Amino acid sequence: MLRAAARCFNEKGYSGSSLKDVAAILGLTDAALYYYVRNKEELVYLCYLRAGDVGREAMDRAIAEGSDGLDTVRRYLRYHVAAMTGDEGPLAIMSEIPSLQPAHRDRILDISRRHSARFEALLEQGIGDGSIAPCDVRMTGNAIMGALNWVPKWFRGDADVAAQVVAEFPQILSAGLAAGDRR
Amino acid sequence: MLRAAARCFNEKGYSGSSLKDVAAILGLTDAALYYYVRNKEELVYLCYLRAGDVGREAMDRAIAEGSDGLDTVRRYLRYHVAAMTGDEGPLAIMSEIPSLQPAHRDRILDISRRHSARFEALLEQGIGDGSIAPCDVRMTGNAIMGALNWVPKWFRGDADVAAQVVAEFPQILSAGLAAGDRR
DNA sequence: CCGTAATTTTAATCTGGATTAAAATAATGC
DNA sequence: GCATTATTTTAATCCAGATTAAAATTACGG
Repeated sequence: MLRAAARCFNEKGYSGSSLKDVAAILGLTDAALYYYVRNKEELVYLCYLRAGDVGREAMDRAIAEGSDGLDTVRRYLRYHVAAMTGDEGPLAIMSEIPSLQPAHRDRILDISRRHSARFEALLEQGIGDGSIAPCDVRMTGNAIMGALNWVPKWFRGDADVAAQVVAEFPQILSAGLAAGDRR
Repeated sequence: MLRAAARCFNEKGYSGSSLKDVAAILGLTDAALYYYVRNKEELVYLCYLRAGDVGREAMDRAIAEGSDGLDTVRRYLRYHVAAMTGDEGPLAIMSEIPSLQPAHRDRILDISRRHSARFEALLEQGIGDGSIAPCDVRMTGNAIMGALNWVPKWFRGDADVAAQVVAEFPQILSAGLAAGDRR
């Protein structure tokens, strides 16, 4: 259900997606969705929560398996992008956070900030261990997370493209980070 | 008006922005907006059109002034990011393209695709003239444009941050491109 | 000043999709 | 089979926010 909703929201936009559209994907009636969620707002919230979970899991796994900072960053990118273009996908783009109810909005913003902070910490770690060239971690984080968050905008479930994305994207995004590049 | 609307849409989300909100920024009543636009959909369309124009102007100027491919890419990034964080900003994030009426949607998609194609052409040019290391231009384009498109998500009009963004962002995004990097 | 056009407001209406309640159907344990 | 619970549908409502029409105000050329 959350995958269906995420697909709808990403493809048709939030306002363009009626609950009927989401239900149709599942072979249900719009009213049936109310058995699972209180309302549309909660559906969005759950989609965002799931997206947050997937991101966090990618981060956890990367940290558990990574060697130095750069390696961990690359793993994280690979795991996250693999999840969003693979079976877990699509993940909802969080473009409607502000229209969530305050409690939900605060929760999502908190998760989101925490995730960014963890990513920036990876960059710091890499700078510390010499695997990543010194940089403004805030800006660099914004740049990389932005590119990542944008993926669902242009990726549309094609398995061939998915393989390509997983193979190339982490490399592209981290290409500028490596210490020792001359520039 | 379009700047006010863009600000609303970016900050409150599309569905969270009523015409009353947009009008309030301008010190007007919601109904007054109908003197200038046919409806809310058209307002969004005009915001997107403006965002497209600003991007195109940045691209035009970069091409006119740039030397090799890499230099042109960097100039484009600088001009575009300067525009979106400066007086021209904010520019609307195009997250609701699918809910535009067909004619408008097609127009925006066309503009958007054309812009991406021009950016990819810059990458090709750079690869050709040796300033950019060979790469998958489609993926690289997606990555960089994604990071760029995401800027209005986290940037909130602070002039100090704006200066920093203009100074650092183009560098960060193009750091991985330069030919001759060892990796 | 006056007349005309431009702009804005007031005060309704209108409406698409969200939401709800009750009834119908399917699943499950005994 | 039967009772109970889980799920879905049918058939209404409901309502925030978009939209409209008419009236009021403002700007401006002569």
